Amino acid sequence: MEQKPIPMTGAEKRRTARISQILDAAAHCFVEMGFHRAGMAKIAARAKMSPGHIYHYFESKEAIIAAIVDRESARAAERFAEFDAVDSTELASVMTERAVQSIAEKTDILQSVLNMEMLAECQRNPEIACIIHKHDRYVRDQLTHLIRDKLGLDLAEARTDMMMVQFSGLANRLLRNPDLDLQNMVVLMRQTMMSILSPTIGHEAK
Amino acid sequence: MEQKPIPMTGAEKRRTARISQILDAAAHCFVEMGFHRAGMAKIAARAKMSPGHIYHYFESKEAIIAAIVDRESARAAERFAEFDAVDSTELASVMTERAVQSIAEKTDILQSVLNMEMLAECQRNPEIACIIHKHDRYVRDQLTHLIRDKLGLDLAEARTDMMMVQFSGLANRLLRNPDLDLQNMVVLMRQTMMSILSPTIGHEAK
Amino acid sequence: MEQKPIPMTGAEKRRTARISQILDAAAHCFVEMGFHRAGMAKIAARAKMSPGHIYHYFESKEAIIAAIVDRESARAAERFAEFDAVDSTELASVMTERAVQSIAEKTDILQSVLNMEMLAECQRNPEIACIIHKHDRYVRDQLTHLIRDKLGLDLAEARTDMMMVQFSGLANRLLRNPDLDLQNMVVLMRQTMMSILSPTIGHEAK
Amino acid sequence: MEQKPIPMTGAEKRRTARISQILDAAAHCFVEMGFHRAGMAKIAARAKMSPGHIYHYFESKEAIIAAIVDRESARAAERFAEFDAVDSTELASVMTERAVQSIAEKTDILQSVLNMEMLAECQRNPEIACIIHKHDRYVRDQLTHLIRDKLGLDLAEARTDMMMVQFSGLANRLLRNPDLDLQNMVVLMRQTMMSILSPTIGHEAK
DNA sequence: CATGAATGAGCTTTCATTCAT
DNA sequence: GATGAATGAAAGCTCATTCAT
Repeated sequence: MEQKPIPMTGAEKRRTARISQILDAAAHCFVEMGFHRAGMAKIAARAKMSPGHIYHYFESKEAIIAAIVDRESARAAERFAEFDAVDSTELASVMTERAVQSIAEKTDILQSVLNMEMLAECQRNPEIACIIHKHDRYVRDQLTHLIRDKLGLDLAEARTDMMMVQFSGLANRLLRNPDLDLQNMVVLMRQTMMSILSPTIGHEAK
Repeated sequence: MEQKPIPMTGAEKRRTARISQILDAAAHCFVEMGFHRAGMAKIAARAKMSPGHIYHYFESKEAIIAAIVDRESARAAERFAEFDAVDSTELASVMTERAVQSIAEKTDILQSVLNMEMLAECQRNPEIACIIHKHDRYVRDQLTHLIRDKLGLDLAEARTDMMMVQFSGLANRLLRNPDLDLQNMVVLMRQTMMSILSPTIGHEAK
Repeated sequence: MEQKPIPMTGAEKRRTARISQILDAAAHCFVEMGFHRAGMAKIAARAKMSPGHIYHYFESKEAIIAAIVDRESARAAERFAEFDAVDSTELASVMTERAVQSIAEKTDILQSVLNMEMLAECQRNPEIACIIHKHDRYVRDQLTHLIRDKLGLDLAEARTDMMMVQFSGLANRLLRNPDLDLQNMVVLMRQTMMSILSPTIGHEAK
Repeated sequence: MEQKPIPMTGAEKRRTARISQILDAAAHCFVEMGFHRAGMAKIAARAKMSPGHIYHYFESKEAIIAAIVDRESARAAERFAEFDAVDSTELASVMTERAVQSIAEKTDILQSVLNMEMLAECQRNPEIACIIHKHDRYVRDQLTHLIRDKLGLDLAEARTDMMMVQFSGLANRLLRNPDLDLQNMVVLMRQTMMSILSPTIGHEAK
């Protein structure tokens, strides 16, 4: 998951650029029409390429979908990496800000749509499932490490998952309630994040 | 949203049964293949009907999708109605149980897939958006009423949305992490629910 | 082609009325959409009848088309019958007036559309051809009789056909040139009609 | 309406040839079955092409119909161009010969069927109407110019339309009366043409 | 007599993919 | 590498006709 800067030849660079072009076009089309309504012709047109040529880089449309799922998951995972550097007392706040911030922009609603497509596909296509689970495990491992080793908390895996419930739950909520009052949500979200990271769990409660 | 038992004629009963047949078949196919990959032919075959005959009951495939979205949203809303009868001191616990319980069954993962499809479509199709937002508003109104009038809490709308973040977030989480440890999650979830319903918010925190 | 007033029973009257209802609806739909795009369902709806019930009166859609062709041709033939009573010196004028008058109304443009459909179908369907030729022969016989016996002219068949060229040609012209100046056309048409009915033909000319 | 011989690339030639192939096939099928009964599958088969590929050249079946209407109308217009070179004293004779000649062949009956389809469609589809009216205006302009400037006659527009009444009227007549005696018709037609082009109109008459 | 549910073939159109150039 | 012509199966949908009620 880490980028080792192996130098590329010109041809390789060109190839990578081409692939990015295709994936960008595909992502756009998938958001706009869904995986299965977006035609190769439209993707090709957006990528400024002939439909036939796409098959020099991808074996099939399924392969493009898989590549998109991989790229988007990797990008999401990357965004979690920055929490590593955060001071432990501020983690809840930083995460809250991040969660709220990330849905405050229009771009992220589109991102959410792509995520919905990915998760739906994930239940049907084992290859997609594998990619998604892989990235999720990576993110969880990072976060769990943070929570267990840096914050010294128990139930680290469960707390991790619960943190992540907040992220995806918030994105989901915005889709269903477009009038969501983020102003007030942020207060509740911060309290919730802190509650999840509270050392005393299952002790005082009940 | 209430069921008034108006007696039906034989023809009406038959019609309603046929429509149910179609919607059941469609829901199944949509889960299995997605809205846009599920062909009318397959839906028809599952509904034990000729493809042409479906058009006696639905104007188009889009109309079937809309009907499915409406039906599923209504069913989800119904499930929230039972919280009305819950004693206020137990609300957090009941909701937690409900949230965890509802994702513990295989049926609900399929339900989640349908939800993903619906939310993706919601960003593309204004008619679908309208249906989803309508049902979400209804559920929120119920829950807000509960929180404000029965529990006497402020920030009722925000707390409502935050509660619902937990439900959809949890369902989402299970799709990404199929090994989710529900056992431990339930503890955290109950604490989170209680935290959201805690009278002191934004006061002690910070 | 003549109406002998045989008294009808109530049931027969009802039947005739039903058939008229269907033919009126069909004619309307055929004008609006063409023979092969007008669906039985639409015809049935316009005739305020169930689709199935139409088959009590007509064996097939083809039979309805044939009946329409028959009825419309018969009506057109009827309109020619009134020329019988016209004074021979006025025939050209009366026919001119009739020809121009008949296309001056909107109704007759629709009539023309139906005629176009009929003539196109006539080249494909022998049964339709038979009906059209039968009525045309009837009209020609009448007109030829008039020209030969009342006006005492030679070449009666050819003159008849030439007269009829004017009728259909004028209707055709209006479809292609909707700005047709009828005011001036009427002068030319009268002269043409008179020329066709002129006793000296092939004699002075050339 | 004039042909400028711009040289074509190989690809352009191929494209033009393909389009001709489709239009020829379509014209054949339209004559045989009518616009709306001729299926794309049959047109494709006749054009020796897959059904799907037709959509590389035409947006829809409607577009093919429009192209056919345009091509046939243009061809018909072209045929009128030759009258320009005719000596004014012979115009009536030449036109008569042309009118009679053009319907004497089987090809032109088929042409007539296509014309019927076109005129029927013209009343339903504004785009088709526009194409037909455009070509008709072009032909009329040519003929009016001839009659007014070369023959020096008044009422040029009306005479033009009246000439054209003869052409379409004759074609129409042959469809209704397949036993039409062309031998005798030609005499009457020549006299009629001359009558229409006679300098004294509305003067002696009446 | 009258309905409208039901069928299944056929309609126009789209689409992933291949391949000659 | 790059094109876009070409395919053929499948998509959503329509329609003439039948038949149980």
